[in-house]
Amino acid sequence: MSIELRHLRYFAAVAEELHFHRAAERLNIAQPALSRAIRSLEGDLGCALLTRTTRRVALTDAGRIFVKEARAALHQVDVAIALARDAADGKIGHLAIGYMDFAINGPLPHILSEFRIENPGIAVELTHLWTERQRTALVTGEIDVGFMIGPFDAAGITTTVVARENLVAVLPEHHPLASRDSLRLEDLRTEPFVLGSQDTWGPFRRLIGELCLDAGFVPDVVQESHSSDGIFDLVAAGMGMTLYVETARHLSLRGTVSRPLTPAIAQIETVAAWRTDSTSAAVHRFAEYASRPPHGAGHN
Amino acid sequence: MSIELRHLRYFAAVAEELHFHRAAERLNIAQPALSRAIRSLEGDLGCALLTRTTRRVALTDAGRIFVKEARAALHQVDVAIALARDAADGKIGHLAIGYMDFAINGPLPHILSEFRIENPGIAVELTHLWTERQRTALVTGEIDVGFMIGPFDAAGITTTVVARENLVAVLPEHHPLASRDSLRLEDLRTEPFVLGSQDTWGPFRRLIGELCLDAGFVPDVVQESHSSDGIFDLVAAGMGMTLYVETARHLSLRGTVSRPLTPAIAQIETVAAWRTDSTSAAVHRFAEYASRPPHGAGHN
DNA sequence: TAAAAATACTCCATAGGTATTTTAT
DNA sequence: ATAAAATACCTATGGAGTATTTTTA
Repeated sequence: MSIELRHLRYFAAVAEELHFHRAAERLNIAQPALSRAIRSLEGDLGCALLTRTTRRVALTDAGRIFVKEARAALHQVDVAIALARDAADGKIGHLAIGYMDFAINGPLPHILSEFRIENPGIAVELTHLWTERQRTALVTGEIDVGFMIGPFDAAGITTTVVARENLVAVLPEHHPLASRDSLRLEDLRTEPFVLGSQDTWGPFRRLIGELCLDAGFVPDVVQESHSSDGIFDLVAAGMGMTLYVETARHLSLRGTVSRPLTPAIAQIETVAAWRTDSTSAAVHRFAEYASRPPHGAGHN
Repeated sequence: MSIELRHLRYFAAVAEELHFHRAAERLNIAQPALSRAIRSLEGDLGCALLTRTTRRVALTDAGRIFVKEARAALHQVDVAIALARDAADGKIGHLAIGYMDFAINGPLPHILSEFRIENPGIAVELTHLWTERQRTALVTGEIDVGFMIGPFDAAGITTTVVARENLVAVLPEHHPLASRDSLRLEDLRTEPFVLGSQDTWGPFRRLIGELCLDAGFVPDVVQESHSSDGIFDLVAAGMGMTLYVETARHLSLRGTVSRPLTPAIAQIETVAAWRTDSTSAAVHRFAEYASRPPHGAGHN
């Protein structure tokens, strides 16, 4: 009835051997079956592909063109099969990753560069999203993996901690407290604070609020910014001080200095998160990299 | 067992509908048959292409890649089918044409230009061959069509006359006989002749030999050349005169003049020839053009 | 006359149909 | 409760095998 790959495979063999018996042998079928299959192919095409006598089998013009194109089709099928298998193995694929500032300034670059070197077939798409936005984006499938402030316990989501960092105070470089090697949170009771905006820095803002409350005060937030850079710029401008993860110590931020908080009152967790039921082998593969213990930053 | 186009067609439908029942409807088969076909495809591939619950059908990464490649394969099969049919219709193909001087100076350019305009899909390959060489080349398949001196009666060969021309005498422009409007063959009895070489101009040489014998003399061949231009150059140089088909009258040949022979003692036939059993639709198509009656030259 | 393709027939594997069950929302 | 995929079972088409005939160089 309709043309199938079998017909193409058979015809390719006949076109190469120009001999039905030998071609049939190569295909591990009997010669009459092959004769019939080719006749049926010609019938479906509505044109002759071969001129045959009992002594000579030759390609017609149509046959010559058809083998060439049929071979291309067979090859394309092989490609499709191979790529599907590679995709299933996670050798090729696509990965949408969301990240927030602590991740991109911390463990993400290292995880990502290792992953990309060892998985060149997987296209990675990075999107900067604040923590809460990532949580919804993960569920909707907008992103496959999110790097966000932990903890994140939700049904159907698996997480792994990629960084656990102490807080530091970031001050204008000429601030009186900058002369001290370390600070207690209580020392900041009367200081003006520059913090991330409530809508985009929610989890971190809440955490700081709780810590300050534990220390017996409500922070006096005089300025807000959506971005880390914005916050640091405001600090450098002397508007106030901020709290940040210690990764900031490694950043060269003109006009600011960072000082550890003693005792280390809290460890900020950055986690990688993905849908537990993800069918994407790329995600599973990436998850391995995210779960490898030493991520460099934050452990010295 | 093995992957067939059916599987690709079915999967493409499911990937588009993301719904087995609707896809099955589109394919005019029942839903269970489709479910089984896709399962079998996944089994052959060794990987899942879809994640299905009774409420949701979604592509896996492998599935996403596989549809794309499978569609390409299906398209390539369509291309193969379409091209085979076009080739069978003679819309595309290849044509090896042999020609000798009388043809290229006569009817061939017109036939060829008409053919090529109306059959842009057929690649024409032209080879300059003398008549006898064309006859063997036709049989061996080296060329598909030959333009040669006729007649050519051989088993399995079909011919059509593309030009029937009178002979003219070609003389050095200052030759005494050049003053006459026409010549009788007998007038050339004592003239030195420049003719094509025996090995490559065999048929024409034999013809001229016979005509001269009828006129009561054996031509005194003082020079030979393999090419028409070579012959004309020798004539222009005053080495002797030659006989040629009247097409030469239309050529601007410096240093020579041509004069009709009266009475017209012979008509030289140029024929197009091809294998009668040729499977090439391009040949059949071309044969029509070669067989169209008025070819311009030689009929005024 | 001998090699090779085509035909005749037989069989069975499997694609596909119908009826039903399972499952997830 | 219901829509939809999976399963069970059955049927029959057609793909493939063996034996034989036809063809042509």
